[in-house]
Amino acid sequence: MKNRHSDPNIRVRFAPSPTGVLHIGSARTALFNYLFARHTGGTFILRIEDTDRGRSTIESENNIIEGMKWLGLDWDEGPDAEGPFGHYRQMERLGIYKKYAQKLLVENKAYHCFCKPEELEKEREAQMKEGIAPRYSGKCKNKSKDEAEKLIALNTPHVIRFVIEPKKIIVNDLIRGNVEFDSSLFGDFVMVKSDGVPIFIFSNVVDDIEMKISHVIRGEDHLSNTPKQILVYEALGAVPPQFAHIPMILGPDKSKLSKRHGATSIDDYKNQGFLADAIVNFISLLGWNPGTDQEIFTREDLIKQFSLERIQKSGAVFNIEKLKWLNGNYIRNLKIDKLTELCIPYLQEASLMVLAPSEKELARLEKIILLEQSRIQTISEISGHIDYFFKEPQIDQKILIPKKGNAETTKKALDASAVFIMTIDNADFEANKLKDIWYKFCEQNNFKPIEVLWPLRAAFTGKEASAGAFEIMEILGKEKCVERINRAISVL
RNA sequence: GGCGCAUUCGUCUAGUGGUCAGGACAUGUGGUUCUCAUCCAUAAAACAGGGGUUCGAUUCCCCUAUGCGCCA
Repeated sequence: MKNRHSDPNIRVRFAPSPTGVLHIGSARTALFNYLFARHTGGTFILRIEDTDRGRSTIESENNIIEGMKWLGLDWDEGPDAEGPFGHYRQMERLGIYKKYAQKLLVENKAYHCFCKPEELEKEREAQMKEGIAPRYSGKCKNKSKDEAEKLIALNTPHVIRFVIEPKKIIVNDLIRGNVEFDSSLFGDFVMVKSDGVPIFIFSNVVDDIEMKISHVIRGEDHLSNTPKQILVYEALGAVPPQFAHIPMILGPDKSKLSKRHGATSIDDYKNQGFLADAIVNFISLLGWNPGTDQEIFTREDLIKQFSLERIQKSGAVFNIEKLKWLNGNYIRNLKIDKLTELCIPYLQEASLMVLAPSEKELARLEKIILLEQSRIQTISEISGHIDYFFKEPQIDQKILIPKKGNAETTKKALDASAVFIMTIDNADFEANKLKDIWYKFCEQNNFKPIEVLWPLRAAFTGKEASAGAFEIMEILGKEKCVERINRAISVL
């Protein structure tokens, strides 16, 4: 991409915790960071925040990485593209956090806390009873350094707490404007756990400083953490980055989109036959719009038009119907060989196809899939639409009779058709010619087109809805058509 | 419970101190000499409520309600 690094001062990151698969919400956060970086010519960084050792897995990390690649969100620096800023997995950066924590300890901006969990719990309960907001009393802040060191030497379990300076903090958010917080309500929070691993609020800030992050674009759920982080920046003598808190993606019940709402992982959508471009297009429009009536965007359009200024403030319900519509749109615009290639795994899964198709089969398959290109919204739907080309359909009497028709006329039409079809030259077995031939046939025999064409189509497909009769005939071939017409007659 | 954020058709959203409040999805209807889909046309559908400010507020301010998020 041209101009990729034309603005070295703009550096953004997507910093997922590998505690689960890549889902819609985080994918959009990644996308917005990506679009912002590409739009401005800045740098897009992937950083794995794996400090939750209990829940982080390598599988999740791989899933996130694969998902981002699938969506085409390529990053400039990350775990597999080590840049000038060291490692991009937090567990590989423990030494850095330690250094920063030490600095804060020395400057009395942090202190060791030896309080036992049970004591803290008791304290909390008492505060709750009194109806005040529970927060740490700051008991250990007053311990002398000697005393603290002695306890540490004795291997007493301890955490490191950050000293909250009571004051008004204004978060200047690019999307929400100035948001004011009162830090006296916070209480000294734990920044390093007893196992020496830092918690999110701290490690996240340290990394953003170290990696020279200029803009933090993340979900609104982090807005409440931001004042604490600003205090950390200040304690460390660093200038906070610009913040942009993007609105949540919601489920139909308007709560934060989560597993209980059904499919939320990128994998799920991929498996259901959604296209990466359609998903990117769709999620870009969740909480952002270009201010025009445009609905369909190429990657380049998005990069060109994206701006933080046009990000929404309120949450957006994930509307699968619109995704489907968009996906159908993208499917219709696919080249037929590409679409066919995408369909094959689904046909194999449905046992309609076993081996990879030969060249001849592939040509036939492309013709078949062409019939359905405007009729499917997701790739996975393909099998259910074209199964009758691969196996004999189930034919119900009910389906053979047109909506306003009756059994008698239907039988007459099929009987006549069975005879007539034998007279058609093989060379004329081509959709357009068949159309002329059959319309003539209808006219000569006093059939309304629907009285003949509906039963034929039903006989071929066993379905109430499908592609047109003539296109199907062309692909099925005369012999198969005759066979299926006769079978239909026997059902009537 | 405390703090914070939000509120335009069912959903995604545009928009302005005076607009027929616009578009898209979904829905209804009609058309495209066979169904379905595509495509086209068309209809119905919204400024949470209450106070201000103002000649006038959907738009600016306040309150309430509701929803959501974070902390615990």
